[in-house]
Amino acid sequence: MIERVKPEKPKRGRPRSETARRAILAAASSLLEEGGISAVTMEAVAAKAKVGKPTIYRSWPNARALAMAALMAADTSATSVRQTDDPLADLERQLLKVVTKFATKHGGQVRLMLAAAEQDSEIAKGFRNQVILKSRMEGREILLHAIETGDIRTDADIEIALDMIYGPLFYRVLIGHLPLDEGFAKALLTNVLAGLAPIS
Amino acid sequence: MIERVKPEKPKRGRPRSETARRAILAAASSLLEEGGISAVTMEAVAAKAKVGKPTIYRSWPNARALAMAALMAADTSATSVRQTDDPLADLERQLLKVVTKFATKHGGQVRLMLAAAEQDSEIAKGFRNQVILKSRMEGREILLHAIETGDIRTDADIEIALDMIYGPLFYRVLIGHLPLDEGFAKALLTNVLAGLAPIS
Amino acid sequence: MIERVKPEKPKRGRPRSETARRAILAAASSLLEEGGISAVTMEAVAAKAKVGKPTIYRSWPNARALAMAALMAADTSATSVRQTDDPLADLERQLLKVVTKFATKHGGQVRLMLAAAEQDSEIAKGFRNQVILKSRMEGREILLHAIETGDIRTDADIEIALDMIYGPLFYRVLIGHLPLDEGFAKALLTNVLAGLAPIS
Amino acid sequence: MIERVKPEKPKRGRPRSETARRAILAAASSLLEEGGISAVTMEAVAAKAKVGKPTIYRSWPNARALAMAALMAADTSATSVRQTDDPLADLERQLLKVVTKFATKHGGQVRLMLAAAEQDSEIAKGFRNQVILKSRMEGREILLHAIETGDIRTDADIEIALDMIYGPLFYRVLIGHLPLDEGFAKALLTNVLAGLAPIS
DNA sequence: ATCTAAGCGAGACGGTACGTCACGTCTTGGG
DNA sequence: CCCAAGACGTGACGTACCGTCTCGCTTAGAT
Repeated sequence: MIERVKPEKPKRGRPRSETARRAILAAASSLLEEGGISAVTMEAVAAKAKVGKPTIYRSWPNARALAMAALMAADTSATSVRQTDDPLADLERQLLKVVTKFATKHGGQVRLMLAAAEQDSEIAKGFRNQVILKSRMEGREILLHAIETGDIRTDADIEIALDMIYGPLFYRVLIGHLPLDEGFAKALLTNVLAGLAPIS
Repeated sequence: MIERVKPEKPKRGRPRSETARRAILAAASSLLEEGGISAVTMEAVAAKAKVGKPTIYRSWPNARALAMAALMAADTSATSVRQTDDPLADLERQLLKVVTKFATKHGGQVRLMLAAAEQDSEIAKGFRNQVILKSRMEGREILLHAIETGDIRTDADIEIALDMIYGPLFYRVLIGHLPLDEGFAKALLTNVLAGLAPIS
Repeated sequence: MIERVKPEKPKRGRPRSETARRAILAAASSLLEEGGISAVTMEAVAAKAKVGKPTIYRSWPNARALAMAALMAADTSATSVRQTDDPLADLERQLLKVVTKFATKHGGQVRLMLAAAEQDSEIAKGFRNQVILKSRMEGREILLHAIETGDIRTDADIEIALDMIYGPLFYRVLIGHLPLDEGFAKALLTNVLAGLAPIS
Repeated sequence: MIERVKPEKPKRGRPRSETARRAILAAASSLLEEGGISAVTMEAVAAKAKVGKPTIYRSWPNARALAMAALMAADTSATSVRQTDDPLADLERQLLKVVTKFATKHGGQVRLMLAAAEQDSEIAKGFRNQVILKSRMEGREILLHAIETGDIRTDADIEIALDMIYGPLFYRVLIGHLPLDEGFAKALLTNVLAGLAPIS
């Protein structure tokens, strides 16, 4: 998890205010949208959320962590797709959803966020797992299903296939050398699947 | 370019000190290595390089730009490979060089740098072009050569192929979910080339 | 009084814990000794006394008041002296007792405390009456007795005499420009009494 | 002195701004007058003087020191009196000036300041020397002159006499048990000088 | 050979945000 | 109804850097 945890079980004293928590995340999200990660300062969040700074520090250790938490909280929009009997169609639908999500300004925020973290911090790991790798994990499920249904080769290297699908996608999000659009997603998928097709 | 330029031709007055310039980049590089991008503060660089802050500002507009310049200056190690009659072998050699380069701590610094930039700033573009896209551009040369030699299909979508090669690579550098090694590079290349082979 | 009073008579509910009261004063005293008045924070006292902050606030309105109360509680050592037939000797004995008391670190604490009060607050008045003026009041009793016994002039201005005795004493405690010792006390008394002697 | 000093002689770099210095002291003085010592916060001073906080910290180590400096700066009104051939009259004039000065709100500020200091800090010493002991030192000059002119005994203990004059004065300023006025000053002086008169 | 514009180091400037501390109040569950 | 615990909003603390601005001193091309 991103937020701090209190290890002891017997919860004594006044409990943390859920209202404050929500106000903080909302303020952080709003600032993130307006001015990017550098606008998510503790001072600004505290002022906007009408909350004391220590209240924020009680739950998040610093501004970057809070910004990530806000981004993740705003990211509840699941990318998950319903699995059908046609895994290849499932995969395409999922990929298009991911592309749609990152093609917007959300993509820019993700880029800003990625390197801001302390590198290998617990916070950063959580962020990567939830925001970056969630789609990859879903993809793995679909590919495994495709092996069962016989839509792709049984000896395919799933991990490399996944990197070949989601890697180029984030490559374009991060570097921006070429646009991230539906056409790209489809062409990418076609190329990857060509190498995974069962020997007819 | 990263460094500021003085447009006027008649260079009067004392010229800028090359010694100072080198000392600044060296100090910035050293700080970058020790404490990451957040350690590259103007104050620290000025102190370490025994240089006045305005001297730094005369050449770089802010700390991020300086950090990038330092990283790029340290990055003189060309990835370029000699082109032979066997473009596919050329490509593999180039890819292995890139992997070697980014598998070290250099990769971590690149990650840190990527999102620190102002996004679309001149500085960030230069960085992306030189550090991230240089390898991709070299790859394009090789693939175009391979089309001429008939090693890959003439109707192959080069751009997507390039993203499929270099995208997964940076994906692993940035996210770190799986290791970036020689085996991965070879398997990746094999898979990509499988889809590009001419119809025999 | 320093502590708050609860006006209503019908004492309902759980009575205040005398244990807590003592623990609080003890903790405050200890902190006062260790780090001066600025160390007597509500947080520290509550933590040290294993007491909730509201419990302290129930009895003292703020940290200064508590510090003063602690200092006064520790100050139970009466300065009072037995009155004999020789008032001048009584006065000297009393003065020496006062000097002894304030020459120790207690003097420093008193100095710290004096100006910390809100000026004219009830708390500060009580402190001044008990800690600073108690000795002066005792001195007045002795001087009045001395008038009766004929040891000093009947038309002497007692108040000014008292200020001339106890004023210099606190002057040295507070400013510390010269030491506060037995010799000083005796010389002071000699000089003052010289002006109060009956016309022989 | 109260303000920090830079020991090295060759003053390099931009010199400290005298304008800023004056603005800070003026703001501090103003706040001191309005709300007492607790109103002299670094934040408020910085805001009022339109100055950055670090600029204040460059010259004064904390808020108390600044408040003292402000009080001392406002205290340029010399108490010194012209010395004449009649030292006793000089002394009375000086004492009345001191009484006038401390009978006003200035007295209250001095009280507040006295104990606020860290005790034995360099700052506090300077404050005591300039604000509290300056009058005492002037008094010493006058008394020494009086010995020369034969107005007081040659074997008088000057230090104790001084404490008997200025001690009661500050006693009343600090404790406030009795008013500090002209009548008190005259009566006090009369009593003290009675014991210092040369044996006629 | 002098003038003079520009760069040099140093460091103070007005700011912004940091992360911490203590304040005095409020809100829990337990006795 | 008091107790301990502890979260709350507030606000000042002292620090770190920011990017700009003098300082007095080179330095070297133009006069």
